[in-house]
Amino acid sequence: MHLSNTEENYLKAIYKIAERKNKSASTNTIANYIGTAPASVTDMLKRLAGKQMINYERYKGVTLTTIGGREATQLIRRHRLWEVFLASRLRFSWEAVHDIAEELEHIKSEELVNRLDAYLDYPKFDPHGDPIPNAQGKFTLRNQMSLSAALPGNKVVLLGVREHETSFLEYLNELNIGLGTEFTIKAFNNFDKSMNILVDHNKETLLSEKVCQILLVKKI
Amino acid sequence: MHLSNTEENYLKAIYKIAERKNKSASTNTIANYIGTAPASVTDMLKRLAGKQMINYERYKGVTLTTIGGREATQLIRRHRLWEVFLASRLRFSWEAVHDIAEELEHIKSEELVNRLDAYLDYPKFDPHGDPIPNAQGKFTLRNQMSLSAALPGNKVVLLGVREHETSFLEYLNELNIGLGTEFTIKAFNNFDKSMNILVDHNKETLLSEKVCQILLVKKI
DNA sequence: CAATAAATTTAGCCCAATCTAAAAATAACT
DNA sequence: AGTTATTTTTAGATTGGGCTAAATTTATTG
Repeated sequence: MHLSNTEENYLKAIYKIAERKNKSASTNTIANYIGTAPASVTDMLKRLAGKQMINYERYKGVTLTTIGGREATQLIRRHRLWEVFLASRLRFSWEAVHDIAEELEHIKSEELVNRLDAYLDYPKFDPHGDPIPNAQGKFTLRNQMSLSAALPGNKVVLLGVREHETSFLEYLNELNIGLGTEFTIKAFNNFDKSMNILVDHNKETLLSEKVCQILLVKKI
Repeated sequence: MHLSNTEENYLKAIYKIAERKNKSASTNTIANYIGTAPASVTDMLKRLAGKQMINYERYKGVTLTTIGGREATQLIRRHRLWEVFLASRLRFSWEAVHDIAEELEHIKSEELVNRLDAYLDYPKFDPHGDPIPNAQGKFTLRNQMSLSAALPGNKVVLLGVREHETSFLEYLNELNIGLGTEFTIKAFNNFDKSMNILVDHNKETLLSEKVCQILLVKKI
């Protein structure tokens, strides 16, 4: 089944919304995610339903069909593999890879993505710590938790971030925090749920509640 | 100036036609090259003229403007760099790289192509022996001639091919002929301008006039 | 539960890129 | 040079993807 880039983007959006909210995606949510008018979404949903990619009923939300879900997973696979390529081979920083991968993910060649996967040594996670589905669409799970759930005294390592926005990633860069960075939680401030952490053993840093929720860590 | 993929393809077509025929490109030639109806070409030419990419006058042919030519050259640069990546890093064979590069060349990021160039060690020629323009659009020239111009007794090395069609490249594969292959011209057959050549020092091969014209070689 | 608010769809329009059929301009030939 | 053939352009239609404004359905709330 041939899908246009736009159609693919809708499938990915529906997948991501469903993943986040853990339910069916609504017209407005999709419109907001993609950045189009709700009316345009309705049009597209009809088209995607016609291609058996989604289950659509007027005024109810939409869910991906089996083949729609497979398409979305493959897109995510391609996106994240290209991100690894851009970061590990072309030395792009983690805040730069997203936009370029957004274009690269639409290159239509099964062979290409599989060879790229092999070339990169079958990476399991992308430069933001998100899992990369394998050729069969299977994601690698791992033990990780939001930094918010860690306790003072814990020593942790950063495994991933739930937010990919450039400005946020640049903020982490300034704090010398990246994937693999280890730090210790010095204090939890109950009134605003912020945390004091110690990176580099020299300077203490304050992380807001919002940032703590975004950071995914593992105790070490 | 933003150009759609389609607009870029037209510019590349005009560039290649002009290069081949060494003159301005006609509506029909472009239509034939791109695979569309002549009427569609006329529409597009108006649009490209509006964007100052081509010099267009009704019923006369078109030529690229300075900026149009620069766009075309950059496209060729991207195309050929991706071909090198696909062949040298992902181990695609030379007949497989063209179609994928045809998609990759439209990824819009100056930074990407320059980093790719550096990653590949600034290659000067692609897997078919075509020169890769550098970031300034400059092509590397080298001494080469059509095999047709070689004489019996000459020992030559294959530097490039003027034809990229899959079936032709697969034919060369069967004959064990690839870039860098060295062979000796045993005989020139005047009646049909075919040549007998010796590859591998064991089996003699007959190449038709057409094939001889396509192969670009250098005496060694 | 009726009224209002919010979400969604329909209707009608636009633009890019294509097409076919017909008209107009240029080229070729007797 | 005049007629025919070829090339190119115009006219009008189509499809994908988008928009706004209005209508409709679902949700919320006094």
